[in-house]
Amino acid sequence: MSIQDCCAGLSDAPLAEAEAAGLAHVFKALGDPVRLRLLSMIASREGGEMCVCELTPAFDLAQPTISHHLKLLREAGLITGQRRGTWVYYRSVPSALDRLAGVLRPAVTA
Amino acid sequence: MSIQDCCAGLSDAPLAEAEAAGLAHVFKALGDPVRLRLLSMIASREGGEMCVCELTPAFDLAQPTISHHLKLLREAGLITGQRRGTWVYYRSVPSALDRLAGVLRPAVTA
DNA sequence: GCCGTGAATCGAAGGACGTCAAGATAGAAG
DNA sequence: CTTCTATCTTGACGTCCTTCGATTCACGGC
Repeated sequence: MSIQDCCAGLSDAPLAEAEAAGLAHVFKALGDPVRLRLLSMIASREGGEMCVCELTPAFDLAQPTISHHLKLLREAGLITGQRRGTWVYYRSVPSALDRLAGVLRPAVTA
Repeated sequence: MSIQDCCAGLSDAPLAEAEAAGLAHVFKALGDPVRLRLLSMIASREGGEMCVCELTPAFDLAQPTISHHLKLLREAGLITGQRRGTWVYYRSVPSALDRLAGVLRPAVTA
C-alpha cells in the first residue's frame, strides 16, 4: 500500500484521459535539460536542501529563467520551496519521484 | 547489473549536461497526454502488439497526427514499429521504461 | 500493370514554451 | 525609513510543438 500504488502502471491498463493529462503535466516538467539538472542537483544534495543562489551559477542562464524553471518543477509537485530570510531553499519530493517510477515500471515484482 | 543501472539515479549525483539532454528528450516524449495514452495502450496490450488502425479510432485526431506522435515515441526509444503487409504494428520497449523508472527512483532498496 | 487501403511525410497555421531585460517584492541591516 | 541583496513577476520576442489537409509511399489483390 505504498504511495505509487494509487495509480496503476502504464502497462497495466490503458490510461484514462484525465490520468494521462495529469501525468503529462509532470513528465513535461521533466522534459527540459535545465529542469532535470535542477531537480537532480536538489535531490542529490546532502541535507536535501539547496538555495537558488547556489543553483543559478551552475547555468549560463539569467536568474529569472532559473526561477521560472523552479516554478514549473514546483507546480508539478516535484520540489517545494521555503523562504528563510533573504534566501529561498528548495527540496525535492521523493514521494513524487517514487510515484512516477511506479507508473513507468512495467510490473513491480518486489 | 540490470539495465537501468547503466545510469545513476537523479538523486544519486547531479546530472551532467549531456545526460540531462538525453533524458529530457525521452521525458519530453512522455509529456503529452496523447502520447502517454498511446504508449499505455500499446504497453498494456495483451500480446504486446498493436496496429495503428486500432490506435487511431481511440482519439479525436486525424491519422497523420497519430502517426506523428508514434514517431516521437519511436525516436525516444519507447516503442518500436514493424510493418506486416498493409499494417504497421507497434510494441513497447520495457527496458526503456525500466531504465527511466530507475533514474527516477530515489534509492532502489530492492 | 492498375487500383484500393493503411500508414508516413510535407507544408502551413495557431498556440505553447524558453529566454531575457526591466520592474516589483520580501526581508535584513543600518 | 532607507537601502541593499536575493528572489519573483511581468511583458516581449523568437522558436518549437501540435494539429490539420493534401500528398506520397508501401503493400496486396485484381
